[in-house]
Amino acid sequence: MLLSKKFYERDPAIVAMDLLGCVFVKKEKEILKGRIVETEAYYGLSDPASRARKGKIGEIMWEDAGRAFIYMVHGNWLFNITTMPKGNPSGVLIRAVEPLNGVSIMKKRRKVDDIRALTSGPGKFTQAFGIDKSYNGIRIYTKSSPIFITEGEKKFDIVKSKRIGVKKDLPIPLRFYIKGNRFVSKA
DNA sequence: CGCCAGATTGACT
DNA sequence: GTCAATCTGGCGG
Repeated sequence: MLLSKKFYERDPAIVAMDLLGCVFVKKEKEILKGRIVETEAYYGLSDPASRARKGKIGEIMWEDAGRAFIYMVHGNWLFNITTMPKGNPSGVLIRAVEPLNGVSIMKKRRKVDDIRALTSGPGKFTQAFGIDKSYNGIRIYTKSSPIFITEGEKKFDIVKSKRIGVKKDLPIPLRFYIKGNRFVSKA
């Protein structure tokens, strides 16, 4: 089942948890698929780590739910999905996936053979899937989109932790990952 | 216009 | 464990 716009119109922490186990799909010559194993939630003005008021690129966070919000940091593209109805800046960062389809393409793009190194981090994931700024702002809740997400199996435990690499973090756990999954960026 | 931060990665001691 | 390279946007740190 395709995840609808309504799915994303909720609190980013809820969406982040529900996205675990779902399947990220990108349509190219070959279909790329990855099971989402690690996410992080970001809020708007109340979140010191948020990009919501960082000028032009942050404007996407103020849009309606279910849009790609792509931001570069340290030379890496990071892929987010906007959450909450329009006017409530927030989003979910995809930090890691487990490769399911198109592994040979991912290996070529990442220039590594080790499958564990393919998508086990937010910058690695976007590189393997060929995601960059050109996808910023697109709606990902229709099958006609080059990127969309479908439901997956939910048989696993969820671990919560503080966000990774965030200098000014909130005092609550906003990172979620599948317990024991080897594609999570850090245990 | 130059400097610097930042939700990272990979190479190296 | 440490550290430098990487890109973009914001600000005058």
